[in-house]
Amino acid sequence: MRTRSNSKQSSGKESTASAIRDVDSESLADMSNEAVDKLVRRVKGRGSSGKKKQDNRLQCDSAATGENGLKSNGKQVVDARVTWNDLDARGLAQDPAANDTTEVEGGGFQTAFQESDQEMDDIDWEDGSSSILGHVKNHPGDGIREVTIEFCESPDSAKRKPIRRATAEEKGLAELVHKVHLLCLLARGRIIDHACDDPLIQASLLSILPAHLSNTLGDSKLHAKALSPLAHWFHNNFHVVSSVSEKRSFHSALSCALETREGTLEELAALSVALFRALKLATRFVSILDAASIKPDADNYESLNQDTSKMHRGIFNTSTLMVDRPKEVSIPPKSPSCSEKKNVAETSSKASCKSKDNCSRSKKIQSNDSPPAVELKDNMVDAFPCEAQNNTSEECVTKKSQGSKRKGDLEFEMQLQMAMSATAVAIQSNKELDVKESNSNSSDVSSPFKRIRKNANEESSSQGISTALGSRKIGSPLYWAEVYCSGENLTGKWVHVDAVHDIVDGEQKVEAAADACKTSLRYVVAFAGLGAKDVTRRYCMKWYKIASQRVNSLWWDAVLAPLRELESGATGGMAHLEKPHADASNEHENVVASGLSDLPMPNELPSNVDLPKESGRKNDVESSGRNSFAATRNTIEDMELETRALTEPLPTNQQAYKNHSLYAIEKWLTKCQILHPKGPILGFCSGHPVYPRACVQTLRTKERWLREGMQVKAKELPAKVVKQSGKLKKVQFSEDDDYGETDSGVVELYGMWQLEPLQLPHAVNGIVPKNERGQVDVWSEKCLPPGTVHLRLPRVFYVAKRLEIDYAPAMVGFEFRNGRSVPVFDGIVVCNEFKDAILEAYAEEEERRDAEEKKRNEAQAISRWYQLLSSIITRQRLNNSYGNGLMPSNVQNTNNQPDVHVGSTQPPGHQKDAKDRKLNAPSMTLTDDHEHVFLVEDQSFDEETSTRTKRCHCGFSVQVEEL
DNA sequence: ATGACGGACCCAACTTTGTGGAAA
DNA sequence: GTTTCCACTTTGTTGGGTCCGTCA
Repeated sequence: MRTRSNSKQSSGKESTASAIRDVDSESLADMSNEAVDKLVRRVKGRGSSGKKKQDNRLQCDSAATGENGLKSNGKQVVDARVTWNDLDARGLAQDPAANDTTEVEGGGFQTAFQESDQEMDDIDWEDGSSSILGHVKNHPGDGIREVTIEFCESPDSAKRKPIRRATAEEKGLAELVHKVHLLCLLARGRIIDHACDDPLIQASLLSILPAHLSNTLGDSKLHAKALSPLAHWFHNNFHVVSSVSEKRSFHSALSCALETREGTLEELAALSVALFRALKLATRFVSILDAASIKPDADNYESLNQDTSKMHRGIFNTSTLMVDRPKEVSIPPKSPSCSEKKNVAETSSKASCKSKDNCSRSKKIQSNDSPPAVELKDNMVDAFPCEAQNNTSEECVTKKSQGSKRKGDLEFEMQLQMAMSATAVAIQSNKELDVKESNSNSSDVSSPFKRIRKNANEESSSQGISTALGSRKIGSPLYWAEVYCSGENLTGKWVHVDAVHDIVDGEQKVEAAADACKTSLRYVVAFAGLGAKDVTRRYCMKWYKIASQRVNSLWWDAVLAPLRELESGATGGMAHLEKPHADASNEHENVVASGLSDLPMPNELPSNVDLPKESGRKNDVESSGRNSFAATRNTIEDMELETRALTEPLPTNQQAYKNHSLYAIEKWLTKCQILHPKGPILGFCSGHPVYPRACVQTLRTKERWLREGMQVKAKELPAKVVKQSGKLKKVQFSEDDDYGETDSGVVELYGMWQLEPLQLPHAVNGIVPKNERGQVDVWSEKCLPPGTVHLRLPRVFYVAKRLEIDYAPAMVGFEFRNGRSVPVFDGIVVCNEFKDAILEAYAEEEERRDAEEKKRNEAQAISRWYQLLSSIITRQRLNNSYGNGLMPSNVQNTNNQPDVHVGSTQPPGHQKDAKDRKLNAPSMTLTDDHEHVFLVEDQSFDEETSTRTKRCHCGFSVQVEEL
């Protein structure tokens, strides 16, 4: 059947159909079959308008009978439905009074159906691949039989939906947005980094840090292991909450988070950085810059993922909503004390047990570190929330307070399972590491909850921040710290520390975790000292996956260049672990003295910090040593990142090799590429040998190499022979017909290794070697015959011609004009020895030419002035002679106001003067024999416009532009 | 879920070296 | 009769890159 794609109509039908859809399933199939058959017969009777129509009808027929036969429950999903009244004998004719809206529509439809044969032929019909299911309903009241066919968007139609691809403009816009977003995120990172350096926040953190923890960093060589207790403590004492809606500065948000011991992931990560910095560890704040996609369209999808809260809502809309979104989790504006908060939480039914726990715990923690037994329960509650970034925490925490504990627990387990299944891949990929991690997690777990807790812990350990609910970006690692551990490796290294999730040295897990949460590690940037450094290579092993999603590297490097300097300057002066500092106040001062003083932020130094001269001198000495160390540290890190870039693991899928920067397989080489030398084989992918990308050589034709100033060595065979394009072939064949050649239709390509520098014939005896067209193709300087020079001057060939010097026109390229490509000439090529003579002559010639042109212009101007004045005078005479009432009105006006202004520019003042003069001048009648007399004293000269105004006593004035 | 593969589309690169008629 | 100027028509093809859908 042919269905007309009329959305209005179909929607109307659908609404009707929905009203009458409660169908008796027993009779439905038969009745609908019958109805459809009748319709088909009627259409047949009227004569089909084409074979295609018939075919479709048959399809529809068979579909209706077949499908209905198979699915008799009346709930089938049909591709297309139309509702109309069966206007058979039992239909409209019998009971016109029963025509409800549906019937009217149906009638209309049918009328259109009957009357528009011609129209149907004319209109562009869409092939309905739909099957028809006739929903026939016997209305008990009216007895009208209706066949319901619904037009839904069939899979086929969806398939045929035209694919709209992004235009270049949209791509450009997307790239711009991407860049702006990146810049914003960089700025954000710097703000956070700056806040982490706040001495008060650092001092506050130190004040709540148990003394034994600050003492654990006493070794001169810091190891990653030493950071674990710190991370653990932080993890247990600070808790992730949903993002606060209130807008305030990050600095105050950080203070608030510190006070309430809970905050967003970003804030907590910043606090951890501040803590490490307070302990005088060289620390960076690391963030994934999850910028808008660089490609258009992707944003439609991305935008859903960008806003985690939105996304969260979307996800949980579909599942059982355990509680209302607890607003109290968001940090109150005036940062009330925990007790206040507790009250609020208790009084409002939306209380979060987490906040209670936090409060009680924080009280405990202030005196001592929490014992593991107490912690376990809390952790069980908060482990998942933390991992699920923001909102998930609320959901699982609040379910306790909801009272529906069982349901909530089930939900919790379900979510946990979802999360774990979503991250299963990552677990496998990091199995070894997980084993290590789980070994380190030696706490006993026996109860199911504890097991879950353990799993969650393992998950979080293995994934960074695991739970990817709904396979979205929830729970993705976004912020962490990097601490420089001088004791790691031989040279020291930057160690990944995610204190929020109690993960130390988990850089290899970040990618898996991000993968599991659908977050792309396009940009991982480390911030320190208001600077930034791209450390994506450290965390991203599958560079080929993100390479295309990153912005142009030149632009990115240019943006980061000044930030890198700041960063390297800052991180160089912060790692001095020789002397542990037990006293927090001392530490604060030391931090300020040794760390912040090196930062390029003079304003940041508190005014009350008075550095003793001695320590200042000591600092100078240290800083000189530090700078060299910093340089080394930076260099080492750069080398490490570079090494990672060069030792990327082989991708497992073929298509990754298409544009891989390091590896290639022969299959994905382009037409003009070849492997030379063909080896070494680095591995295999799906049976295809993998070669280094360095082996891929680009081939060109001889002519193309000539443009590069290279020529093919003698006796070199083409490295590759490819088919010529059809158009060229045609041209070639027509030429071949004349010459009888047969080996056309192919293009011979040569590689770089087959070339030598272009050796053109030398210029001899002042004669320029030319090509067959008597010219020199100057694609570049390399294409100039030795002993010649290219003079790119207009009209220089006249000079050469006049001096009878041999020259060749220099063809510099082609341009398309009038539908064909025409050569573009620019200057001439002459022998070196004539260069000076030609230039000299050219200068003279140009001078002469300029003078001539000036002379010509002046003569032309004088001539024009003469003509103009002559015509004015002639006109005036004519007016005087014949203008008595015979002239048109405008000419008469001219007579009455006989000041004629000549010249295009007349200053307003002049106009006014003339007007005044006109007004003041006595009305006079010009006599025929009056001749204007321009007295010298009546003349005025305007220097600005070089215009002289001559006036006759009769009022006539002439403006003359003086040359 | 993933990868291979093919089709469709966009876009950039490549191509490439006048001629006939009117007016002066 | 010769020289000069101007209009003609705004290429068209190919292949790489990318995206999407299908299939295994």
